Amino acid sequence: MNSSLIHSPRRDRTTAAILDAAAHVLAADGAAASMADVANAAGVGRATLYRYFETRESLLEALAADAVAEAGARLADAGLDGVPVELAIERIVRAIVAVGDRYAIIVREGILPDREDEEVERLLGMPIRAVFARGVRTEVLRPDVTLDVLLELFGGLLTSTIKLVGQRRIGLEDAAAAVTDVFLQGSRAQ
Amino acid sequence: MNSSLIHSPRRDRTTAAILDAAAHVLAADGAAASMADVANAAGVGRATLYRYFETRESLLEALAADAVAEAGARLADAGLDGVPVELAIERIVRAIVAVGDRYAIIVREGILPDREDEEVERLLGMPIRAVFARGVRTEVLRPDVTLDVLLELFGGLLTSTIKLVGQRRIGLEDAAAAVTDVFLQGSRAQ
DNA sequence: CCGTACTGAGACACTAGTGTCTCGTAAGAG
DNA sequence: CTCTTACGAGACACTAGTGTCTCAGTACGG
Repeated sequence: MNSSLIHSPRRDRTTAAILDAAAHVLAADGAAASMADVANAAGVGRATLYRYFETRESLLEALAADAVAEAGARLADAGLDGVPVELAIERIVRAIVAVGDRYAIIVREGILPDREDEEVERLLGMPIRAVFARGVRTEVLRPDVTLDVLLELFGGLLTSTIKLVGQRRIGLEDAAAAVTDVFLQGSRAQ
Repeated sequence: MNSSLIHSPRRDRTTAAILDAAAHVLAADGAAASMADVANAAGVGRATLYRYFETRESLLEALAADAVAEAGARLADAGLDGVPVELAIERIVRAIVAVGDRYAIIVREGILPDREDEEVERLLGMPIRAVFARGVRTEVLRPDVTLDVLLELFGGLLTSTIKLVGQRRIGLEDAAAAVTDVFLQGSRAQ
């Protein structure tokens, strides 16, 4: 029987465990992590890992697709268009940081399988860009820094925040609040 | 004659070229870049590369040491202690971003040769931390976010700025000004 | 309680990168 | 101009990771 088309609960569970472990290991050890490392972390044999993902590349692809889908879903649920820009930005931070490890791997220099780039742009880039563009248009965000540059700086803040949360040096809520505040108000006192 | 102890001008030039090329390649391709890639980028043969650096590890070590030394020297020359915190932060940004590629590699997950960590802390961590601590003490920087967290967020901004400058999407001066401004004042308009 | 299907362990071939060595050649110093 | 020195190219052994395969053991559904 072709089990690759049938999603038994057991198979789904193992798949999820592998993806979780892979995200964790790759976020920690970087691209240096091997398939054996991932298998160990997931508590399965190396052969089983290959039964779930034909190649290392397809594992990374699935990981990226998973991360993009989850982050995208959170953003879509966030109702960004209906709220003030400040609140929208806070929700974006919360959504991305919540995905954490998974997202960090995507950023760590495009492991993205080429066409997956479109998905990133469609599900993540566009909604975020829209909020920022609205911010500039409604004079909530400063107009003297290019939108592109502002987004890149925002991304840098998010990456370091994910790192902090991943190392448990700060909680998710505190982190989201802090980074939103710093990004909007800056680090200057009062 | 033991040429490893004699620093002929030619050897120094080649060493510098290799380190430059290595920094560039590693910053672009990440840790995936091979010794052959570095040799190609430097315009030397692979054998020659090994004549200058016994192992891949020693190349990375030299690269990190070089980056830390240069960034450290720039910070030391910046006279951080004598100027207001805002100006000191701007000078830190300028110093780190100027080192660029080299610095980015250090950050990309400690390739640091263990004891080199001390040097990073002594030459980079301490002076920067001192400025931030002074900022909090003199009520220039917000006290409601941990110094550690603030430093990490600052580092995230620096990393994305280096990326922007490396891709020529913004000039060094504009970048330094923008990131300083955003970090201190935030992204909110006026 | 039985049988099917999945599993972990390990052997295996293959690939890519590392580090070593040699040799003919080119370049720079005196 | 000559002689030394470093160079590039390539062969080489070695290592580590990838992906395939087999096989005995085990969990789980019927």
